[in-house]
Amino acid sequence: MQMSPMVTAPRPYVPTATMRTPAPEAIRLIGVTVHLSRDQEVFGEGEPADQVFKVVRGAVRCFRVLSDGRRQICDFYLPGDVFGIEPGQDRRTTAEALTDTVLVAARRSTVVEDEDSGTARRLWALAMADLQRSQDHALTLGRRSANERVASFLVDMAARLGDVDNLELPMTRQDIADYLGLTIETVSRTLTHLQVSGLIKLAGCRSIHLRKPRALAELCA
Amino acid sequence: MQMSPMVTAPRPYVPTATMRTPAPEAIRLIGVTVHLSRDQEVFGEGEPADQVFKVVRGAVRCFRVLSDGRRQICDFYLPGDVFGIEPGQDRRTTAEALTDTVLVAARRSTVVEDEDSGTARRLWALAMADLQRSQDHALTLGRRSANERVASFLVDMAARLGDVDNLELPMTRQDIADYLGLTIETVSRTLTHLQVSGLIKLAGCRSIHLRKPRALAELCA
DNA sequence: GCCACGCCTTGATATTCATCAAACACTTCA
DNA sequence: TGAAGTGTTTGATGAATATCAAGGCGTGGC
Repeated sequence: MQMSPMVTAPRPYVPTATMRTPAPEAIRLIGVTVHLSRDQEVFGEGEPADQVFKVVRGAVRCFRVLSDGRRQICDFYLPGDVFGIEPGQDRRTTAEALTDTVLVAARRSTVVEDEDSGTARRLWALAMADLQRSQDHALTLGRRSANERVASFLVDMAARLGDVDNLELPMTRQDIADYLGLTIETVSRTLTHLQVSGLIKLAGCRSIHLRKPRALAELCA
Repeated sequence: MQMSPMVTAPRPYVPTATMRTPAPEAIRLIGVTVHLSRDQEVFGEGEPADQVFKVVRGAVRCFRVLSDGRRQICDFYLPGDVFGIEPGQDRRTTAEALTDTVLVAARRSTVVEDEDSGTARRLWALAMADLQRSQDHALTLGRRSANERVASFLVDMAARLGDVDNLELPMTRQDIADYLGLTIETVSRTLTHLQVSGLIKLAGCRSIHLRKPRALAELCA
């Protein structure tokens, strides 16, 4: 069984209002801007879920932890993504900043109770995007090999970061491992293997160049 | 890598109106009643998603298939459950009856476009239930051992079938395997092992008695 | 510029689970 | 009642991945 050494956040985040700001992109999120440093907690499992967030800069991981410390990262959120929509009243995951991160925080009630169909529909779309990604994730975790998982992770990240061939990953190997249901060693070995096969080029551990994106995509099965 | 022999549905389902009927339980679903026999398809991946369904009797599996036939069951739906809510316009999964099954089918637009907040809110709740279950599923697939997966499956099924200690499973071992990301042999061995440990009693392969539900729940981690 | 720390990679070995193969049970149908 | 078929269990073996253990690289602090 694999164990993930639990990373504890250095200090809990307190939503301090910096400034009121209009949302920069697709979804309208009126709220306060929040600055977080690396590994800082956005919210914790069990807390009341009264806010949603949009990533402006940086990145966030949402995860759950088993009683013995094994961690499963549900998803990463990148600039432009909205996260923090919960099925119920309380947080079912913990969210932490991967790097120094800027978020916009808005009261959940602002959007949920709003009967203005435009907003309600966008919120629906966001929740459904989470559902879709979660189902894709389950397929990967249940039925793909380590090679396929890593390849599909890279392809997915490339698409989300704007269809680039040069990835600047905001997360550590441990984060990737906990997202893909693998160990850090397996992730590392698999990346090395992909490099030896000529599919990618590692340039420092956070920077990955996709040399054969097409072949990589085919590897995902 | 594990292979799931693809089960092809014998005949596609055509939504024949049998009778208009009020929904029997919690969620209001006005639509036609549909009768399906074992392994019959409710809808297939790629089709337009214009209906949602409620299980009246029997059970349904929703799954996705990789290019080489590996199958991942996203979820099972039991009497009282509503399924078929999709993130987008088209079906991302295939749904099939596990046994002889009765469903109520309703046009999706009936509920989605309805600005009556009661209906909209219930639909939201249903979608969020799917999200929650999908995330739980990802945790299981990513970070639990075969033992833990089977134990949590049994505990979950017991809860959903009405907190009973005597399970009458509507699915085969292959279905369970494809849900838990295991092989049929591993599922079988694990169940045998649980029986030898005194936690469960197998009585015919579809019938399982939970002798120590508490211990079983602890096994899930 | 050097040291120290954290993260990453690599190697050796262990374990879990998949695969291959065969026998066994339950069901259906004659 | 018996035979065939389907699904399940069990056994033997192998492959994929985890675990344990070092060593290397990069980065930030002094």
